[in-house]
Amino acid sequence: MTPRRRRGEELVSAIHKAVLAEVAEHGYAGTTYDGVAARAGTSKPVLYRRWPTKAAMVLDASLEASPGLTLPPDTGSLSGDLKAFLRTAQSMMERAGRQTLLSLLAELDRSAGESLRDLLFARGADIIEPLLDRARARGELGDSPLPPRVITLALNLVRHEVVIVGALTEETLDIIVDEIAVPLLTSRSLRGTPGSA
Amino acid sequence: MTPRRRRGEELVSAIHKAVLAEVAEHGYAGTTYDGVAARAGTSKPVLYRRWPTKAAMVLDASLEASPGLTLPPDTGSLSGDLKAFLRTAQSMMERAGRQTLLSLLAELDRSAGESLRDLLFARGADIIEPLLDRARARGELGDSPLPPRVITLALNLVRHEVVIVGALTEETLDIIVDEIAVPLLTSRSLRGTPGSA
DNA sequence: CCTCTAGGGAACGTTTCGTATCTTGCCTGG
DNA sequence: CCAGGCAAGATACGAAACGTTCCCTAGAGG
Repeated sequence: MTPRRRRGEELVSAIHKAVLAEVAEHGYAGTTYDGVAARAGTSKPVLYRRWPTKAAMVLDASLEASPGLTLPPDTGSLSGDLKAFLRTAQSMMERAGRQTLLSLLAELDRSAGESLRDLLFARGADIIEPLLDRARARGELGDSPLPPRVITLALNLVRHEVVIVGALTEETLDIIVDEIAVPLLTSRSLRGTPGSA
Repeated sequence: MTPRRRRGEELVSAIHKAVLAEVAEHGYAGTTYDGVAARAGTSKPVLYRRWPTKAAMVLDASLEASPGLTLPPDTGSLSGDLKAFLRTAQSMMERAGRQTLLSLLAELDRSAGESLRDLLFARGADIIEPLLDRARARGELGDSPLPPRVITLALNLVRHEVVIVGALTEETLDIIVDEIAVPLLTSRSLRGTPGSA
């Protein structure tokens, strides 16, 4: 037998793979340091040297596996663009797993939670902005600046449905876009953005 | 010494109280059957006879302690009414605790989760509807029926902020109401509810 | 070739879990 | 009022996971 001994990058990557496999097989709650160590062919001290908690370990593994959000191709309409984008956001969250996301949110403190924000929020506004620019170029939107919360509205609703409610059908996504997000974005720019005062 | 032995209602109530105290003191993750049994002056078998999991036990205790949502007094405007209502919803969720809510969402299966919906969703639409009726009576809204998702929009956003983001300032709540919910509710009724087609 | 770092094995005490067993207070029916 | 039974509460248990310690050694670098 050849007792090969992995190091650094190679080792970490193998551990991440083992973590994701354990989570997929036993769920987040059923994932243990012992189980990961066994599957990865390593030992607990190796894991504890790198991650102080299970949450941190699973988070790192999930982050590595996450494809990240990208700007979808132009579909010809704001509605279509938003739906395409939101679908990638949805699949990203569902890939990580609802139970896992909820557990990470519950267990990670504010400091470690910063990285989790990358997975869950992933600079969503930075992707939606270009979609709105496209829409403006088409004449779907006015030029008045939109409040940040209005921009991220649709993504926040998708996150709410996927993470808290636990389900997001195609139909619901259509409603979020066509009955809520798009009407608000366009009506705001057609009328004078009255504000609260 | 008088080894009084409590039964039924009285016992359950004492246990619930102990559960909430344990959660308040050690957090949801730090709450254990042993700890609850010790604090309640009972024993683990008594707990296991009633609740199969910690999540079910904490849920029951939280439900008993939750005041439930109520119709706020008329503030004279839809914006004011909505804010008053959403503040009670917020305080209800914050009373239960973010970590606790997230953990319960993560651990409860669909069947047991039904009760949790009472705590988190609590027939929100049933309370918002009367607020909208008031607004119609004032002439703030048209008569066209509003889609369900538009009605619960503000509550969903509040839930998202409190549970997922972990913070909801007065300022953010104002924005949700005045820049998102109210504009959408009113613009919808002023224009012909165009829909997606 | 030597050294030093870090991987990996093994075992430890502790905590919590979930259950089984037993005694006994207390409610109920006769 | 007494006899039965039901459930409270105490105790103890094995299993599992935790988090840590000790030690040995593969393998990278000088």
